[in-house]
Amino acid sequence: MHEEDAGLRARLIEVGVDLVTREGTQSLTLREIARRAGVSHGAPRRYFPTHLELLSAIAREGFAALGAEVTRALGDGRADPRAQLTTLGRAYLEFALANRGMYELMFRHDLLESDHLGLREASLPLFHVVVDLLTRAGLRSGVDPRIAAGVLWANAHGLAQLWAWGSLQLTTGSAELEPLLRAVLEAHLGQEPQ
Amino acid sequence: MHEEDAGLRARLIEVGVDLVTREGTQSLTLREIARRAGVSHGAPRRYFPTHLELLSAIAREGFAALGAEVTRALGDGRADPRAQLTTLGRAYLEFALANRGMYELMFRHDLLESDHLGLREASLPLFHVVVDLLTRAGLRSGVDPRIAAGVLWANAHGLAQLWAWGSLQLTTGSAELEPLLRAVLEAHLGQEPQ
DNA sequence: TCCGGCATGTAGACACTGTCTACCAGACGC
DNA sequence: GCGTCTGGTAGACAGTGTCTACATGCCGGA
Repeated sequence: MHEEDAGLRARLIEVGVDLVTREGTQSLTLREIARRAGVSHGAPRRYFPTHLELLSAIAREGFAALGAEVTRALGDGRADPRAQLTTLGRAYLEFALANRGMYELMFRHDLLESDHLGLREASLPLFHVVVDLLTRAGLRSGVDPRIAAGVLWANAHGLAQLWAWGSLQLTTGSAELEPLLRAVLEAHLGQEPQ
Repeated sequence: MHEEDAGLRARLIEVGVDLVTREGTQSLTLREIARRAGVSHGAPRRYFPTHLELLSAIAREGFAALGAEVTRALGDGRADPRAQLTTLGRAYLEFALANRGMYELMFRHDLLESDHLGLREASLPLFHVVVDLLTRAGLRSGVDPRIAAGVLWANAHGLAQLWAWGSLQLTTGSAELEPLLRAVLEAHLGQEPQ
């Protein structure tokens, strides 16, 4: 009742987002998306010349959703930077683990037209937020905040990936994410005052 | 002149390792491996019932190579723990970046028989080395060394991945890996004394 | 020496994929 | 009414992983 005639291009993306969140990247074949959209397998070609471009459009939707989720979690941004970084990290990891298929797609650069469509740049605004929060939270002198933000982002990314795979659960023995998240933030921000 | 008659099973793995390091995971099709091994596309089935199992065997070779590289770098292990962790981190990242295809394969769990063949466990010995070095390097009291090791590993893993993709180069603006590596170690081990 | 089994690889079918090309129905301006 | 163009269909093609039927050669026992 809501995707009536929204244009095939939009419906293909919508179907793809639904499919990847529900069944994972394996099901994201061109023909399967076309089938679920109720069109022939050649139809998507009018809007997406290649399979990769359709997947890139779906992934871009994922980056948008992640950005929305993070800004929603950050709220008005009046909390102190350290608390905001905690919220941001939690929101990031929760998104990755709640939408594993989509998160995997977003970083499967072999499935995406990474260079041509500026998909890597899709995570830039989020990155700038981290840089800003880190500088306001205070860094040791002589530390480039972009380096620190990159390392922190890499830590969250690796954590999400290893956790989704079950490796961390295997090695640390813990079944909870919270202590890991706390350890990440303490490592990069120094120990909590108080 | 050296892989004469080494048994098809071994040769398939060898060809696969060569192929993935030279051309990446995309070229690791069952039929291509068989072609390069000089056999028909049905032959591998005698030794690997499914494509995933062949890929898993190739990935296991990668874990072995990574382990060998790391232990070689660590040497006799007489340096202090912090220096050893630095060498370990450097060796890990250098391996990941020198063998991108293989490293990607090792963590593409959708291509591997992750549960059935204990492939996740292949990284366990390396993980235990990190736990040991971290405890000897000294941690703040109340910190589970396994948690700390997991977080550190996640950081290295995420760094390798984002760097291989070019995202970090894009965000941090730097074209060198060294400051990132130093930042990682300083974050997790505290600032260098002296 | 022959012979039955067994291991090992071949060849072809099947369903599936992404891409490409020829076609076709319908709307729209003139 | 007619040409044109947009948006979708249908089928071909090469490639993939899996499965099955078949050939071939080797080895142990009579």
